[in-house]
Amino acid sequence: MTSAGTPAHGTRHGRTGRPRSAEADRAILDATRDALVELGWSKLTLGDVAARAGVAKTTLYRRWAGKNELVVDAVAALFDEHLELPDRGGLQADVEGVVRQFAALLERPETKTALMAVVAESTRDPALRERIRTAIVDRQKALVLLGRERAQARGELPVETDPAAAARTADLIFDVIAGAVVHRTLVSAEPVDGAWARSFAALLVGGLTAGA
Amino acid sequence: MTSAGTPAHGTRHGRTGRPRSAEADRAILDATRDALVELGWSKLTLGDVAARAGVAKTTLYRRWAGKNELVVDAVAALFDEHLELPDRGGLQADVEGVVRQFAALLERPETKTALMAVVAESTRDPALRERIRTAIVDRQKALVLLGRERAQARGELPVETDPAAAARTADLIFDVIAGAVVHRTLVSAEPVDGAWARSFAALLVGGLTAGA
DNA sequence: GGCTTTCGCTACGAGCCGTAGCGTAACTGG
DNA sequence: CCAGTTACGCTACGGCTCGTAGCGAAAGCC
Repeated sequence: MTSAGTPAHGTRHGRTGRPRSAEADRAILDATRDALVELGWSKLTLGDVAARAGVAKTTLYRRWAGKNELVVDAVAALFDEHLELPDRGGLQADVEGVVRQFAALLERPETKTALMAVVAESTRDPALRERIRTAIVDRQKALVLLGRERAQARGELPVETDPAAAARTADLIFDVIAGAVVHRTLVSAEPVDGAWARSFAALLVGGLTAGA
Repeated sequence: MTSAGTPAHGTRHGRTGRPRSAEADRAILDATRDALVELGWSKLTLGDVAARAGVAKTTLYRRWAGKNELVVDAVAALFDEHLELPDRGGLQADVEGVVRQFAALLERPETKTALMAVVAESTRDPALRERIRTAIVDRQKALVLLGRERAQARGELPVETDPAAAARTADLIFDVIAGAVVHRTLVSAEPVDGAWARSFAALLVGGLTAGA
């Protein structure tokens, strides 16, 4: 819904006039991902994207405010397609699964070069940060919340009664999981293999169940 | 040593001729940090930095290959000045301390906008990644190694006999700590306050001591 | 058929990049 | 002290990207 074509604000079509080509949206986002793979974030230009998409540069500017917004949407589509949380039967296995899924996304050259770049930009652009949050971050966080519910249903995690405290804990877990995977992949530049995912999941689950 | 003025490779001065002005190095790096604060990463231009530093643009290009390298050095100097690990008497307190120190660095507008930007660039530039590693990452990792040694001396952590396994564990801890702080600060865009640092440290220490 | 909006196209000023070329300044070795 | 070497400030330049404007044509709604 949110990620796919939908341009900047709320898609203020008046209901009259020539409608925007949905195929152009698709072509532009595809071209953006291709350009990210070939050129990387810094050398990607909107003129090049337009040419790849077979679309006039002006068309691109009518839908997206700039490079940042375009790339967020292009990358968010990948998160939509590849993030899910099948029940693997236990908390540690669920953590391992989500870690490997997220890592697989980050190993892609498109996301590798783009994700941290737009996050860096978002530190000076609240609107962009909000766009990243709704298009990418909230989807990831939903997996954390789902995983916790399951773990609580299994009796692996205690149920926190105070909703504020529960929210803080969920945020903490989210930052630890996502942060560790991002740091491992982009800063340490080491692959997230099975052994690492297992060690990390064991560490996290151990920490979560130690206090209880 | 590494971070301060020293330009790109090994500073190939022949021993003759006019020496490079050390003051110019300082002025350029200061100007770079100022420009980062005022303009942010994306709007920072080398021409502007040169003007601020009172230096010709050509001088700047003689010492640094480009924006990426310059900013890495400018930011690395901050890490040199503000990262240390006083013995706080216990593992959890040590973790809390390093978390708050790193968070304080990341709250600065210079580092906030610059650090992830150069990391994003480094995904397509091995030389840049190496520069980041030696100038920033290795310094952080040294704190982790020191903290572990102390904890082992106190008997809070087991001594791993296999050196390869010990290295893997240290890397894991490092990615978890640094990653969580970065993610909290830049992606979630929430402050690392005392409560968060305490919760995180408790989670990590709990996980590290759970298996033993 | 008239109204509205999007489309592709071309063209443009503006800004930044990275380099070249020059004359001058600073330091070293003979 | 002088010749050699290197860094410096300054100016100028071609090349690229940006983001916008203006046009006629196309594609829908009433």
